[in-house]
Amino acid sequence: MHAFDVLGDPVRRRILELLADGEMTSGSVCEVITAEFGISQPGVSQHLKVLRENGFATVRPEGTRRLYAVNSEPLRDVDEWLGRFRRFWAPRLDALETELARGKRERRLGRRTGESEG
Amino acid sequence: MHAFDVLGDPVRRRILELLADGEMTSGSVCEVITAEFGISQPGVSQHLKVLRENGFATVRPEGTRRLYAVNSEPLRDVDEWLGRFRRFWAPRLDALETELARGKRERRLGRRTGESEG
DNA sequence: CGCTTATATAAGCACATGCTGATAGCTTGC
DNA sequence: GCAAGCTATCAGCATGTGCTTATATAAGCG
Repeated sequence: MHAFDVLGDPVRRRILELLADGEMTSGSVCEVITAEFGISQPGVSQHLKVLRENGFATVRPEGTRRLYAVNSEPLRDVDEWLGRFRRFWAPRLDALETELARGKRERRLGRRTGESEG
Repeated sequence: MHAFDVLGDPVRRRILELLADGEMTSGSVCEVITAEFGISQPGVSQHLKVLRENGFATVRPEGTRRLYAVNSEPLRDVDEWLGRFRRFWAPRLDALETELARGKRERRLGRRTGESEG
């Protein structure tokens, strides 16, 4: 499943928004989503599965709960794809942003050497 | 149809990539897409329709041809949604980018006063 | 072990989406 | 007007995706 297909679903986008503020249990996500979208617990769980299996979220068990967190790599890929079009709305900043992107990419690759993740 | 749904289709993403290099006729787009994806002319035309109706592309008739071009507004919206997550892969540049985004937004709103679109 | 809570999976149904072949609508040129 | 070329639309079919209910798995607790 392509990154854009994953983001194509409003429920999954909302879940990512929630996770952007920090780790959440499946149950907490479920509370919000069932309230906002009126879908069932299995429905939410299936969306979490899609996010997991496509690398948008990571899980960490804690007792009987499961803590979900954002994994940003696929989002970064989407951002890079968008980069091709960024000049349409930021023509003057194009050069600067190219530089920023280059810096990002270098840090991203260099990160494996032991820097901490924000 | 939400912007992310539009971008969820690989054919539509490819068409946007083509249009990013400049205006193209429906026929030229069709040539590339049918070659790369093996779908028919009506199939391509339907994708162009989706891009049109959701504001990702504009059309300009020229004789019997139709010239398509990128319209970046929906892409910009996608970019802004992604902004929420950008701190995950660019923590240090967060503040700077927030500034850049603010500047962009102001120019974007001010553009209606008569500036040209890139 | 049996009960409860938290979460995931399974089976089945409904609907949306994308594809194709056929065809319609314009525009140009004779 | 008629034929040809380019593009769009239509009708119908197939497949994928998301939802629901029911159930399985796993941990905590008595």
